[in-house]
Amino acid sequence: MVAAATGHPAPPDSSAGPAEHAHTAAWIAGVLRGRIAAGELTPGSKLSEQALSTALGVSRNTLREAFSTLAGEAVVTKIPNRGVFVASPGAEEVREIYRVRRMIEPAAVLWGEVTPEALADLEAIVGRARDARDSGSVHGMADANQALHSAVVGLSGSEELRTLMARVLAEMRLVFHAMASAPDFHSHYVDRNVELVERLRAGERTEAAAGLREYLDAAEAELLGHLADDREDRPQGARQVTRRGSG
Amino acid sequence: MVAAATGHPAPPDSSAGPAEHAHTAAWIAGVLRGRIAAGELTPGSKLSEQALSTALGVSRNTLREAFSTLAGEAVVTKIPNRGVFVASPGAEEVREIYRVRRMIEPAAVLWGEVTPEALADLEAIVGRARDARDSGSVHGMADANQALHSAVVGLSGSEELRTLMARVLAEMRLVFHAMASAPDFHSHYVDRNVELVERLRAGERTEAAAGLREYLDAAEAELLGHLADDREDRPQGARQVTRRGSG
DNA sequence: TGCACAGGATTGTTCAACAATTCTGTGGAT
DNA sequence: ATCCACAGAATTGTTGAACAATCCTGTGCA
Repeated sequence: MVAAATGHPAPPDSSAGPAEHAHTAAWIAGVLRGRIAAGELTPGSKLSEQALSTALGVSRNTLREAFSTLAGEAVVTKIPNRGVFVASPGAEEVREIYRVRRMIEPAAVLWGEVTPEALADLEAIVGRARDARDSGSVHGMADANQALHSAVVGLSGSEELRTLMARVLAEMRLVFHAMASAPDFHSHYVDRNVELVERLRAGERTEAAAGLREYLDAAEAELLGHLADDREDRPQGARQVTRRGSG
Repeated sequence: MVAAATGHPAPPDSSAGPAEHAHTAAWIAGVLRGRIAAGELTPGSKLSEQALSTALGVSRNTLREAFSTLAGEAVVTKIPNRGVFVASPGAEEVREIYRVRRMIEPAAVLWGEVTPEALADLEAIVGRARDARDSGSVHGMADANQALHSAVVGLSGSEELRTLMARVLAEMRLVFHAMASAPDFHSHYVDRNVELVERLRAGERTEAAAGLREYLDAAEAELLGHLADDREDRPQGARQVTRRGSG
């Protein structure tokens, strides 16, 4: 299937807000970001300017502005004279993701401000993760896991680091979307996350950071393994979905 | 002076490269980035679409694409229906800068890969910093300082963190450009940097990270102090250079 | 001095056009 | 049958003009 989705969302001038002007490009960027995150636009698929602009009801110029924004977020890859494609992270990108996470997450654990409210948030999240595991909800575990690690980085108090972490987690989601089968990746790590939060509550920051780094090492290794398996299963063409016919 | 500079650089189709097409927007973004970094475009000044597009010899649409990119990098601030302005970081932005630096720099020191080559690089840089101080070159000290801290983050091995650090250092440059007087900010810290590298060579990572965090605390405090002084000197209008006439 | 208001300037967005490049499919040569 | 050249189609890159929406400016009036 070609990337340009069919159902176009509400046109820019639908509601009666005071300043509906001057938001189209950002709005388009948000729509595309959302569809990519939701997996509707699969990694590697091409985003045709003409198809998308007519489908979304905006001009090519405005769409291009949105593309510039998304390319800056690495949500989308721009190849000159070829077009833009949904980012399709592979093994190297996964390694980079974990290089980043192995720095900023333990740093936030070690040096962040662990307020009682933050601690309560973290505990609520690991609770949700446990519930999700007990009810067998892979989606719920994935969500809780992302929320937990996002909250961990939030301990740093830095908006910029949170943004970076959000980008990295979005890229993680793309990695999962690009994999053929979605193996039960998260259930192994629920207990590790519980342990992390317990150590934080106990004030054992050094141990919490060390454990977190071990966890990240293990998760990276497992993910790379899954990725290699997946690559074996479908020998070619999985990462460059350019053709238009049946998938 | 209005923001649209006069001398337009070489037009897109000047050299005889194979693919001179498909680079205008990125090229424009680079030009603007450079002029802002060089201080030619002062913080707070407005970047008029019409003036800039004619001065640079590109269309408004292409210029807007470049603006989207730069806004994503926080080099430029986009206010709907008002225009885009060179970012003008104040006290809050400085605090955020140091929140980021206090996380990623010590993290790289603690957990990065300190190869002999990286160590040699760091020592070469502190050497340059010392030379600059001895010869009284404020510019040289500033350059060496930025190079050092960029290299420290480079220990993490992560391209993304390097990019983030580059952005943060670019914002630091804007802070200095926004200040009326450029006090001798760096000379105090040359010895601290020397100490940092020595500890790294000795393998005392924990101490190196702790010292680095102290250094960042001190630098932040001093910078915020200078910023407050500066604000006292010129009570108003310094951060919103919108008018066009004489400055 | 303070405020409404008209006019001009600027941004936001679209459209149509053209140049440059890539993609596609056809035909010929080996 | 495979490979290569090549023309035509499709797509991207970029421009210019146009118009709507919003902001800014200066004027006149209370």
